[in-house]
Amino acid sequence: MAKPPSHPVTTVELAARLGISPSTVSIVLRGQSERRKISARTVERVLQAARELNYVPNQWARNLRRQKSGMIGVILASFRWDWAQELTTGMAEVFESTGYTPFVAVHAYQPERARRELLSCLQRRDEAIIMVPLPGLDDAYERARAMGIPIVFVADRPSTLADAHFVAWDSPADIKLAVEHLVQIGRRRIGFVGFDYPMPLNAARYRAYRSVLQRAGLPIDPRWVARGSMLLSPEEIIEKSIAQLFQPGQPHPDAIVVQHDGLATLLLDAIRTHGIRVPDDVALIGMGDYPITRFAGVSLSTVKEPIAEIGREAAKAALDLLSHPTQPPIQRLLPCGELKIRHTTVPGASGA
Amino acid sequence: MAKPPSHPVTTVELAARLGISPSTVSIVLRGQSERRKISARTVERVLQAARELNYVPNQWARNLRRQKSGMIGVILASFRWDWAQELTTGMAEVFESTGYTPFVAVHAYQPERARRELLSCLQRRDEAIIMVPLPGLDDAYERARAMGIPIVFVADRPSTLADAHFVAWDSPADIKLAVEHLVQIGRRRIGFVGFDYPMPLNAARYRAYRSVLQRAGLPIDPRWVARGSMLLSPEEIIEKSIAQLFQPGQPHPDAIVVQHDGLATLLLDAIRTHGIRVPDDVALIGMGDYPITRFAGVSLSTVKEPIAEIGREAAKAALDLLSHPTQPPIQRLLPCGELKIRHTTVPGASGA
DNA sequence: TTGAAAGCGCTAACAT
DNA sequence: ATGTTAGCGCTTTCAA
Repeated sequence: MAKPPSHPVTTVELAARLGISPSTVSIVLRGQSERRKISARTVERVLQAARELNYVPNQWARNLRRQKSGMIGVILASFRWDWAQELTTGMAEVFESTGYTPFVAVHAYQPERARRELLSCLQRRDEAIIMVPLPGLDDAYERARAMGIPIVFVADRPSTLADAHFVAWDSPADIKLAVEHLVQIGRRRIGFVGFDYPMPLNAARYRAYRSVLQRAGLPIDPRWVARGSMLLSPEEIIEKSIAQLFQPGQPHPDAIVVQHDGLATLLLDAIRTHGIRVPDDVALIGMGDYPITRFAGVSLSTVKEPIAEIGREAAKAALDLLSHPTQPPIQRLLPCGELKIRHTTVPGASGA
Repeated sequence: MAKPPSHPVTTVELAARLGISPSTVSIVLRGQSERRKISARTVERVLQAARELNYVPNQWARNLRRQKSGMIGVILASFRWDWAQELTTGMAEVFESTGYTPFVAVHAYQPERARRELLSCLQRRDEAIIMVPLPGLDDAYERARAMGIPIVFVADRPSTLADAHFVAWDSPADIKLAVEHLVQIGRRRIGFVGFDYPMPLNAARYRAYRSVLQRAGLPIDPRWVARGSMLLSPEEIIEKSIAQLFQPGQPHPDAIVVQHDGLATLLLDAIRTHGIRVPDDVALIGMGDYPITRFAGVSLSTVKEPIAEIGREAAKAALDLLSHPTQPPIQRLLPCGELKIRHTTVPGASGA
């Protein structure tokens, strides 16, 4: 067992040991020996020594000198419900061949934490940032902009920045599919459960829900709309929603659209626990088509969110902004349009 | 809207602008002004200028100079099934107050990717690494050791390193609980579905499974044991397992223990799709108590894995190794002992 | 109470 | 085909 040396080997040490200059070592170690015509013998000696002494290049020094980090900061909301899994898989496909490395962190819906993570990205001089926005971080966004570090927002975008770059699912269009499905299966008291925060897509989703009801001539009862603060945990939101939507002695909704499948599965579970039958008493439709929804025991109706594609497109947008820093805002709203009818709305549904 | 400057502001520029020396600026910006007795006026001017010019310290330069990064590399298998969510939440609790930042990446069970991520940690001079081990990476582990960067393995440990640091759940002890439960509810043809890879805990789990059967005088039929390569996707493993365990015309197991709840939920779903009743035809018990198992529609019996605690303890171990680099191996096997009896083994179970 | 100077490890322009 | 040199941005003595 080799005993750990006091410190990792440097190019200077390698050079000294071989009696050559550090630059030659640097050239060889970066694979430039061909272009710079380093003799085969020297190349061999350098590689040999590097292997023997376990040389590992120092990224800080390299970044400092080259004035670029090759890192892309990625700040997500959480690792729950496999959303991060699908998104990062999509991103990885794009980044793989580019030499850029994503650096993933989560803000857990806490503004302070998000601000801290964002600052970390800036301090590390990440070349671009991909993030799930949170309200109240305008100062932090502004700092990034002032440093010339582009931010690509995913899932939604800050309502305060009209020219923000973003890649998101056109969920307002697809929530229409969801609500129309509920109307079509004969539901008339259609409720809404979700988050309440001031961002364009979130607002648009709620508007879309209302507009479908309006056009269908169905009532929009505030008692059937439960929108909780993002600062609450999903569990808390569900608890409050249940308390509000199913007040004893009050007519409860006969169908509910839920902001995303994570919430929807929690709601489904809570509803069943309360002895309310799904879909007999109340039909349930989520959004996202998260993996969990497909399980036979869950079989949650939903609309598909192209998560991996959002990841790919966000990654592409980031790369694009790196090669063309000054360009009009990249604002992509990905359509999807895949309604997944399962047991929580139609008992016998195939669930594809 | 401020136009982005060509490059971020440096301490030298700040100093030049204020007509003072960079060292004074540095002292103030690191909050050392008290100790170093910088005049209140100077302090104020520096902070003011930093704010105005949007100064953000350059982490590379700082790290390079101080010879420490404050970063802990974390390499997990994937972001699926909320395992990463719980683990990183546990770690964050410990790291929060320390100034260390975890840097999360995943290897997706691909040795090449794991090697690459590990090398990234070394190049970044992460001060410690916490990782889910993968077989065949001994060379990479050795490089870390040679550089004096401690690795804390989680979930299992490389069988080749007797003195590796690790924090894991004592799953072999708890798989006994699972199998004994199956025996107790009268099952006699108890199968096993999991991964096949050469690591101590994985081997011990399988041995524990066998030993319970042996002691109960039950048969151990190789046709009922399906252990797939880690290189296969969970979906592939399940597909192969089903094909093997439920061969037409052959007696199939009447109960199955599954390596972890992610696999188990997939298996549960596949089994139901094949028209096999759970638990009537076959009982199912997983391991981990992942969030998904608790849903009414899934209600998977399982044994609890203290994931957040593994995260906390691994983080503590890493910090411990940073303050006391030379010490006997930290090898923690966390007991848990919580059997969760739900519907996939006992139809009426409460499922707590 | 502040400044000058050196240097962390690496790279790239410019010499030879 | 290889070496010299300067410097990326910051921190830390040491000196004033």
